[in-house]
Amino acid sequence: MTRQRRVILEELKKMKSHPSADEVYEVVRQHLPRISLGTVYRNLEILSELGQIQKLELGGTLKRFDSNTRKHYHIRCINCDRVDDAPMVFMENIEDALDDSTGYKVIGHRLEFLGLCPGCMEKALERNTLDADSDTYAQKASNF
Amino acid sequence: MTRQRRVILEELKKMKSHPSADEVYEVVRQHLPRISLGTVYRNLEILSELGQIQKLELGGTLKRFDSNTRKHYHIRCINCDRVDDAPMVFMENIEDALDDSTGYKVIGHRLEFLGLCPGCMEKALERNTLDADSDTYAQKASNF
DNA sequence: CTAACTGCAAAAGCTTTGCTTTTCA
DNA sequence: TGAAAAGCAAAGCTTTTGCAGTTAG
Repeated sequence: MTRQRRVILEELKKMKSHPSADEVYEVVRQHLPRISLGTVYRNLEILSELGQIQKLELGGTLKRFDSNTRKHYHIRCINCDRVDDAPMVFMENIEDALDDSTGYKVIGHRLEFLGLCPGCMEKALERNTLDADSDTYAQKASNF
Repeated sequence: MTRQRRVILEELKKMKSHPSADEVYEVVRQHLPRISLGTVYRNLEILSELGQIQKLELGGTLKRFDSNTRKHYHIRCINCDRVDDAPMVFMENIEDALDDSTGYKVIGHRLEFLGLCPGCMEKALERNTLDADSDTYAQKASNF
């Protein structure tokens, strides 16, 4: 447990958002100005292997990290990419709903909700563009 | 509708797998040897905007494409990254289970099952390494 | 004819990796 | 002191983009 790893873990625990590696880097850098991005990536990977944090592979392009290690779902804004915890019970047994025909040994599942976050909703309403934008949103929403 | 776009759509419809852009490129190239990867990307994007195909953002690093435009779920092998359709009804109303406290305008959801595909199961059993591997799998499985 | 599209190549964005030096137990 | 890890920079992989030339309608 190096100083770097400790600070990364501490800072991640303080963050309620679900930061990308780069966002973690920016915060940690305020405490350890000489830390490198590679070190952040390596430690986030190691911490997730140790089960001390979760690596999230949501939609969108980049990986995110979560100091909450309990199984839970997320909701993501399709406009600004903000991610929050989804307030919903975790469905332990949803895999039972799968037909056996897959031939797979099922190990788990991932559920992500998509929507517009409060901030993006408000902005869209202010500009009176929600209707105009709705095609865009509908389009984005089709790719689940 | 250029020749390139038509062939991309035709070939994707023939593919039962859920190919990445590069895999589409390789197949289309057999018909149009001079097509470029950029054209494949551009057309896959356009076709998905037109609603003629689906762009899938599953876990893992790369985007995949699906000529099946109905809403449905997927199951992915955590060992080899193979993706199949998940034989399960689509839960139209699952968003109702979300607590209103999010403040989000919920537009949709995405559900992905993770597991070991038949081929990888078999290989693991042959090598009698399923137990040895299970830590690895459990680790991978924790990142949902 | 011209707006849309292609091929090509370069660039961009995120993540991983090789290597040398440093740190920690 | 030796194994693990850091810092730095380069490379890797997927995707996007700029541009000049081509094509479909």
